[in-house]
Amino acid sequence: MPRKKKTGREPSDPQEGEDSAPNAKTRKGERTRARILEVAIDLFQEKGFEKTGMRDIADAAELSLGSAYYYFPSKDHLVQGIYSFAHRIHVEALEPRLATSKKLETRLRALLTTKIESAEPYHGFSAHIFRNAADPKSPLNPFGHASEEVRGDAIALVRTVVEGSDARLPKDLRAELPELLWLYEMAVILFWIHDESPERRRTHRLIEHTVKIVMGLVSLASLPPMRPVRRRISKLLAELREEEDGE
Amino acid sequence: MPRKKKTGREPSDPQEGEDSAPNAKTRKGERTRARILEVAIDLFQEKGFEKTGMRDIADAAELSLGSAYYYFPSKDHLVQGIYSFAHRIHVEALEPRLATSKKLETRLRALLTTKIESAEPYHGFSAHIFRNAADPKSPLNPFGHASEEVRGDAIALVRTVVEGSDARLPKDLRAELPELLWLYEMAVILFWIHDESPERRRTHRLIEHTVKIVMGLVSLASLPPMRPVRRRISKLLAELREEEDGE
DNA sequence: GTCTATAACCGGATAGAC
DNA sequence: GTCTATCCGGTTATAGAC
Repeated sequence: MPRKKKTGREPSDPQEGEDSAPNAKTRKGERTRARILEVAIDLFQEKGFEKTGMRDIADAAELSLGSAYYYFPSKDHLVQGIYSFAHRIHVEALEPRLATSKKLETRLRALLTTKIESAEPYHGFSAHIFRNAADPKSPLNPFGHASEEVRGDAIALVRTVVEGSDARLPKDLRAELPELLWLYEMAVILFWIHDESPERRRTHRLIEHTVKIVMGLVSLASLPPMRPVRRRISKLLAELREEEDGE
Repeated sequence: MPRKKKTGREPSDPQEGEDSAPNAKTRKGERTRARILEVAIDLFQEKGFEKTGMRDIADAAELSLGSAYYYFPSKDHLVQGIYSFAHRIHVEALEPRLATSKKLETRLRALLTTKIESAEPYHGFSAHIFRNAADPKSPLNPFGHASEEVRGDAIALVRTVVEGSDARLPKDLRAELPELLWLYEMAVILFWIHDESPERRRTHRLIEHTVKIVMGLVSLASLPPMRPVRRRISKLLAELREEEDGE
């Protein structure tokens, strides 16, 4: 039973409730669910996502196939479980770094670097988390309803980054920025997924470049004469939200 | 044999060669390949992507399952066939509109509106074309090697839009712009996929807003003092390309 | 070599008994 | 909440016809 990169952390850690699984009530159910998640992560790392069947996962968790499906109605839902687990790790990695600086640029860089560093153990199969980004019907789609909670958490984290900074920003921009920066974060993650360079150097360099560019745009947009532009962007975001509600 | 929205066009239209299929030589092979593509589009429209099995497609094309797989090694490859077919339609829809204006903004808007309008018949299952955007290993990934040709064609089309315009742009920006605007186009398409509003009004409004914003950014970036920013963006794109080659 | 066909495989998902 | 048995559809192997 070889285990490669271990996360050094159990998916079962009692955190504030967040899973809307069929159980989420019984003590034992929680344990079982966590165990499945745990062995799934290990197996995906060992053999890859495709090569790991639901049967393998069920076997490793010492459960029948049917039982595994009781906890996770699809392989994709299992992936979503890993996704929200990864988010918790991210928060824990980021918080101490946020405590050290009030500079927006530093905080934004910390958000991104901790994200890709904490997600490193899952890089091999993380594509499958994102594979569904484009599919409106997928329960995993980060833009859709089913992952509202996860997305909400991610945006809330970006909000912490913005609000805790000493950047002087116009109110309207400050309100919209978290959502905009979240989109930027998604783009960086998309790049990271494709990045096979040693130590993800290219993604790190991408972050260096784009953080500067983004900060430049933010300063620019903060200028009083740019108010009409900001209004346009606000309308745009309202549009995007309206879109989501329509579905 | 009900056929819903018809495209009014045969995928078999003799166009310049572009398919790297196992055949691409014999007259009959081409016809068969085109027929499969045709019935696949019809079936996807009628019953949806998931509900249409490879067996259904083979039956409708009056072919055995194995034969269908001879022409398209996977269902995803079939989708890619539709994708490049859709691109040809787009080019045909765009060209006359480009002839009417030399203004970059107008041309860019035309690029986007003709794209979503010509792709409208495929909206229902277009998510599956994009589903793979995030997966580096997928043959369909628009950022990856396998779709180099298709992506190259799409970027070339954007280049036509830029080069044929009378916009006064610094040389460096002019060179990079097609790739940047292609990324922008991808983002618009991603939004369109999620858009279920009548007549895709929200996507149209999104285009209105963002074309203005993008044009503003282009004007801004064209200013002489912005040269360092442009250099940064050039480095960024070089980074992105390097990334692709590394894989 | 180009093309077609049949049969089997394999893994995600489901049904329903206990 | 757990199991067994089964389905279903993408994919593959392979044999042979034009």
